[in-house]
Amino acid sequence: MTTTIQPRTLKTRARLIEAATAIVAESSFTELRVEEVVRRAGVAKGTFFAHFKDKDALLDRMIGEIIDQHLDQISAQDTPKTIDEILDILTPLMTFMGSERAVFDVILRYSGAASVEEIGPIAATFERFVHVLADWFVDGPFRQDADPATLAEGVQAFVFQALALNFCALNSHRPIRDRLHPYLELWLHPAKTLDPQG
Amino acid sequence: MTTTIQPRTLKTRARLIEAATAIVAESSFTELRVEEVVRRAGVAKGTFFAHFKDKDALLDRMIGEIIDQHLDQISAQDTPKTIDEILDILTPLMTFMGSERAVFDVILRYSGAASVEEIGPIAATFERFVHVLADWFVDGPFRQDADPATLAEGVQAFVFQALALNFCALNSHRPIRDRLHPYLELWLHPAKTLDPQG
DNA sequence: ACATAAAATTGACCGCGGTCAATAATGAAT
DNA sequence: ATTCATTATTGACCGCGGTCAATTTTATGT
Repeated sequence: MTTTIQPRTLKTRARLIEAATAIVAESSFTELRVEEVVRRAGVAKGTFFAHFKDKDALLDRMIGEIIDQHLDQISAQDTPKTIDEILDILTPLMTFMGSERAVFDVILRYSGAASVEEIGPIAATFERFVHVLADWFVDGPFRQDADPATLAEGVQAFVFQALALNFCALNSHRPIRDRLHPYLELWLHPAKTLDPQG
Repeated sequence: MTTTIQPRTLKTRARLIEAATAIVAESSFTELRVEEVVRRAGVAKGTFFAHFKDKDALLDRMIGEIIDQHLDQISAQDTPKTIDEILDILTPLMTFMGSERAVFDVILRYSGAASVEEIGPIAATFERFVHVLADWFVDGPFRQDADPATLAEGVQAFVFQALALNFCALNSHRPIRDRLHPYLELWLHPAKTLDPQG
């Protein structure tokens, strides 16, 4: 079973991704239509689905790549020493995640791996996200009574929570940053304001 | 502007909901089709959309009602004194939330209010959820250095996080309960394992 | 060069959510 | 009863994601 991949395959796939990227650049992920992608790429509709399981698989890949670039930026910076520095570093990524409802929906759905063998692009970036954050929490100025990876997963949960609330018209006037701050304070600095226990 | 509501309207809406409920009972939310709902209710397709903005509005209502019944059960019980008791009480609701991907998706999308005037059924239940939990945290055996409502919102974030991870084949063998426990321990009992600060 | 199997592409077709101009039913006024 | 404005219902139609049997292209062995 030698599954030979023809050069043609790679060319076609590149054209599809190129077309999709152009559409997103001109309009948005929300406006992306498979029919428009194949029209621009000059292929038939069926070809698209020979290259991607479904539309979401393309979005997974495109969005995963953008998140990965944000993580490059994030991990290139100095280790944050305060909650505010954490928020500063995370803001660009969060802004992207909250830029469109459609983007956030795809991220929510694919941020966990679908199966053992099949870890999608977005799922991979969130494994990386947890690694990067966990590194901050080892020997840092933050709480030391917990597994760094668990702390990182908690931060992820709060980021999602803050973004989800931001999509409500009721709350969207408030910056994500402000919404996230109190959670992280309580999560990462629990001792600061802790009462003596009876 | 006296918007008179005809009795006929209520009858038709009731028939639509009844038909939808029957379909879910026989199969699942995932299998629910608007065309099947209107077929059983004996009305035209357009009638459905005169009563519900879209398919999700029906799901919002149906799922919101189920969550509300769970909250009735939850608030009827004694105030939990330990993390394990919290997990016991929350398990039925979490089991429902994680019963189908389609259910969880709708909950995720509508757990925040869409606008000030227009709080949907699911959004209302999560306001109630936070209230119920906040009551547990006032004068309870849990941390007293934080706003009870903020603590409750944090629990909500961890519940969503635990459920999201549970939809990954990689992790689904592990009960949601076990996944949630370490988060709640660190979130609600931060002092228990806290190192003295230097 | 030619034959042949495997891989890639095609496009008509389907399912299903959602729209809307046309039509029918309803309740109130005369 | 008859008219009439308002409200509810209808169903043909559209958009768009996704399928699949048929066809074309490619790589390989002779």
